[in-house]
Amino acid sequence: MKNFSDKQEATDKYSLRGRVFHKLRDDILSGKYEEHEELKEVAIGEEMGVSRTPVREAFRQLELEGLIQIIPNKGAYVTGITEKDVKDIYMIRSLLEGLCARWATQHITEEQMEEMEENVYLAKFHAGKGHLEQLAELDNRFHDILYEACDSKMLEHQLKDFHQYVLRVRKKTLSNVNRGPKSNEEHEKIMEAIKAGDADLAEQLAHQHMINAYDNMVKSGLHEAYERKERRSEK
Amino acid sequence: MKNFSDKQEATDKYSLRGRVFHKLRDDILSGKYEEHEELKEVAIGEEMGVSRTPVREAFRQLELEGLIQIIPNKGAYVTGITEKDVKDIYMIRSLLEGLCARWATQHITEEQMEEMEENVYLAKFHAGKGHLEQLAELDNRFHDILYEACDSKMLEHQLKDFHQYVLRVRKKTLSNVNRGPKSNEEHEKIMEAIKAGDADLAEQLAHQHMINAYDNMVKSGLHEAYERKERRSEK
DNA sequence: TCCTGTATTATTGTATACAATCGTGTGGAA
DNA sequence: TTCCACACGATTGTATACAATAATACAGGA
Repeated sequence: MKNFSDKQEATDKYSLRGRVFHKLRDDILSGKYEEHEELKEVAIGEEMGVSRTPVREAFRQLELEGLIQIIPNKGAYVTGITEKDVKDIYMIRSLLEGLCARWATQHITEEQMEEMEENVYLAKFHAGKGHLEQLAELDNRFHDILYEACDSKMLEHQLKDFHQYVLRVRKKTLSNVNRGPKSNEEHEKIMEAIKAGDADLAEQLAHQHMINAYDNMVKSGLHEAYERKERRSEK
Repeated sequence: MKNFSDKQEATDKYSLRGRVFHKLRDDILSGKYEEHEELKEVAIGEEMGVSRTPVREAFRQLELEGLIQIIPNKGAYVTGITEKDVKDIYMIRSLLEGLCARWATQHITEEQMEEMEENVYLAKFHAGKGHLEQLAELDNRFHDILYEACDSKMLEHQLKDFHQYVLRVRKKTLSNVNRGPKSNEEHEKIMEAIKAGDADLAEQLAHQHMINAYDNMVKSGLHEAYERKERRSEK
């Protein structure tokens, strides 16, 4: 649970520790490091031109974010996500996204509603043009809007965490197969339900949206590809 | 989401940082510090006989655990839990505990089943004797067993976080009103459903169990008492 | 050959020194 | 009186030095 405080503070971009934290997270999420790869404090520090102190603090944060695992007096290792982890997360998310959509229906503001409509509209445009990268970006943003609109910092935080956690898997999924346009169609339906004030429907649609996303991912087989063979780490 | 790694590593008890982390967490959860109270690195360090370094690292962890909020270049402050936060958590938990019970039905081991039965049996005994403290302890343990039995480190982690997060509220609730025995009766029903292999029923019962716990807490008015008046912190 | 103990090295854990930042209070000018 | 500038102190941010721990390699003996 680690982590209900405002991300803005937790991930301050303007301190060395913040920079290290962000860079390492991006690197891990983008797959720069192998799973179970060891991260050495001095190496990271030298690479970024900082001392061990901010690196160590960033490590502590990354550990609680679940991206690395620290074994005392030994080292920090990039955590692996198993196939089952991904499945579990999507199951959990499907419930929570449903709840989120329900609450969003009750609490969404004018501005948020507008941004959501704009998002869907823009995504439709890019879908037509086949701009997969922008589509993925807008997809992420749609969910962020939804999280913010639910007006619960607890739920928002949980969902953002999960969302980010599966990003490395999801990014590939969206840009590789034809899920993008399909996903946006579902966004549109969710949006309409929220606009109509139908909380039950919004919940149901958001719930199903997650299940569809997972099913698509499994079908495409990409998360299997992601799940690399376990590298024996006992060297 | 900070924090999918194994709690065991994350909260290592045998390093100074680990000790600081545990002590601060216990102190915050037990209410030693006021909400929004500032925690100063040197003060905490002197109190525990350590330097600022392990204190700072513990702070980073506590921040991601949501127990404190760090404002860059300013300070670390104990986070407050609002009435709405507690409500939101219970809503979220009600969904996830349901899912957990479902999965536990499918994955629980012999030993876990036995411990669960023992737990319920023992709790029944203490309920008869009016041992509220032991009852609260067993109540916590029941849920931990359930979390472990679901065989999903993702879900287990989430639920343990939430569980801990509301502990300061829940502890009082259980020991002050007559929820203890009632709670255990519900545990027994959940246990029976799991034993019978009825995942749907287990999910439904666990879901309702959380809602009841929340309703009871609201009725007893204790979480309002917990919600102290906001102390103006702009000094 | 194989085991074992030890020395060496690499790495993490902690303490301390220094730098940067924020808040406060004081003093002077309008 | 009120406002602003500046200096001082307190606190956090970072770098570095030192301590403790773990991994490795090597030497010696069974």
